[in-house]
Amino acid sequence: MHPRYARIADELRAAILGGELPVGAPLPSETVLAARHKVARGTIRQAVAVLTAEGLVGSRQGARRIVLGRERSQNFAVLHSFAEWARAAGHEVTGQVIGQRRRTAGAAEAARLGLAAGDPVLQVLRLRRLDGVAVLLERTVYAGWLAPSVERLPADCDSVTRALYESQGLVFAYGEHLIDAVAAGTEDARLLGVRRGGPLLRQRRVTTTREGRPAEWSDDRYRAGSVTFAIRNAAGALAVHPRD
Amino acid sequence: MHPRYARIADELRAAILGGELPVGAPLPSETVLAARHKVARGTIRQAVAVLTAEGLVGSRQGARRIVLGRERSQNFAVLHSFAEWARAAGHEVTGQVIGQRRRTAGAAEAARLGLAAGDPVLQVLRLRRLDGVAVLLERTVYAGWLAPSVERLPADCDSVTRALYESQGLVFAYGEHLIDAVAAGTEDARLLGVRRGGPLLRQRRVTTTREGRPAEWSDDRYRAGSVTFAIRNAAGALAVHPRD
DNA sequence: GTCCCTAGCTTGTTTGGACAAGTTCTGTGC
DNA sequence: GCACAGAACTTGTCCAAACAAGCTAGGGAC
Repeated sequence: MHPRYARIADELRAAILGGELPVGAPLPSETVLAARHKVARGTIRQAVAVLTAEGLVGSRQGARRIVLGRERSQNFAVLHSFAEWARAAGHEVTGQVIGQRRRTAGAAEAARLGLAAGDPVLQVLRLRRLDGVAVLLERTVYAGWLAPSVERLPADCDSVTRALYESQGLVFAYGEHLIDAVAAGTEDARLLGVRRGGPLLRQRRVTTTREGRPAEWSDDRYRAGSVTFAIRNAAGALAVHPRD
Repeated sequence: MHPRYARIADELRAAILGGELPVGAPLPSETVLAARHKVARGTIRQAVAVLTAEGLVGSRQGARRIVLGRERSQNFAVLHSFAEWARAAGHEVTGQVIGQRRRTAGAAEAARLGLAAGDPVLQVLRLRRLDGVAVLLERTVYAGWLAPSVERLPADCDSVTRALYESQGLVFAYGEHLIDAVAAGTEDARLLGVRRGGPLLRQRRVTTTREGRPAEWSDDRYRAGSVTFAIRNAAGALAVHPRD
């Protein structure tokens, strides 16, 4: 059973997404919502904090909260799984391991994965297609303790994230991402079917388990025009502290 | 004066950034922190919520909170003000308006800015340099009601965000961003000094005021290799997702 | 020695109250 | 008609308490 505040958040979100609360409209005040749901004001505040973090509503002290948009930026679960995002968007997604080998970590990798240089890691090169078109080239390095689980996966596994969750109970909870643009190298160009030197969107990321243990370090290159990252920054606590 | 929880958050952040609480180390428990600062547990929870949103610490019910990383992602600042991010990073930043003209909004622009097609807007083309090197080309469309304020700005204004805040009290509080890679067009290549067809990092963004009123719509193109977006997604903080 | 199970600790959820800080609207005085 | 003071409302901060849910280490059974 979800906690009370989450259910209230779901209800409010549905009202916004369904157009009942149109963009620009004020939300009912906390007092009103508290009375309506028969909960304390603190619980309502937790519920609207969820919506604020999703960028759906904005707030200013003293004024009523306002609906900012109807498009909810997906929570980070989707970010880690290309496959799940694609499926949710109605695309057919396939994956193929091009190469895979064990080796020892270099100094930079070791630092990112919280290992010592020379520790064993598993390097995987994976090509992913969206509706049959090659779209994403992943160069992933898994920490040694994950290697056996990854090696057991079939070469055409669609969603690695999901597979590891189901087989190991592993949840990739926190991530750090670096996004920039690079020119396609020879291998990139050949596998993604683009011109060498052409634009690619690069996403480098570290994923860690819920305990804060780094699990994988990946360099993902997207074919230009195939994928866009959408970021909505509304962050409640982060955003609105005026500078002094 | 900052609120109590913000000061406690600052103190904890400093301890993490300063290495006093190394990566992987557990935070003191809420009870201990509450006693140490002589505040209620709820206040401590607000403080650590800030750090969680910044991706510095992780938490699981039942276990102590753990330090996840030492780098605070620039996310919010970067996305909103190129100038302020650059200055904070120790770079010298300059800007130059290349062209500026009033016109009427097309259908797509109007939709993004919450206007009707044909409403007046102000289009500005601006080139920005980092330590003297051309790095960013901004094509910005301002809603008509902002045009007078923007036109009053000097052509070499460094930080438009700050200038509009100081002259108008305008705060760009919420934003939505689309990030992808594109090939440099002729104009892009000439102004940024790169090869035509080469990789550029494109950031398209809508910025709205605190009231949820869209203020500007911009297509920013960064020279590859000059800038990287760093995003850290912790639960409930900043959400990112790829889409088409 | 090994395994399991529980006691105690830690974080998560919720209540209800109080005051501070900021906004909005109303009405009065000019 | 307009400007300004204030009342009423709304969100932000903080407190003290209770119980639920989940984790960890240590002790007892085998």
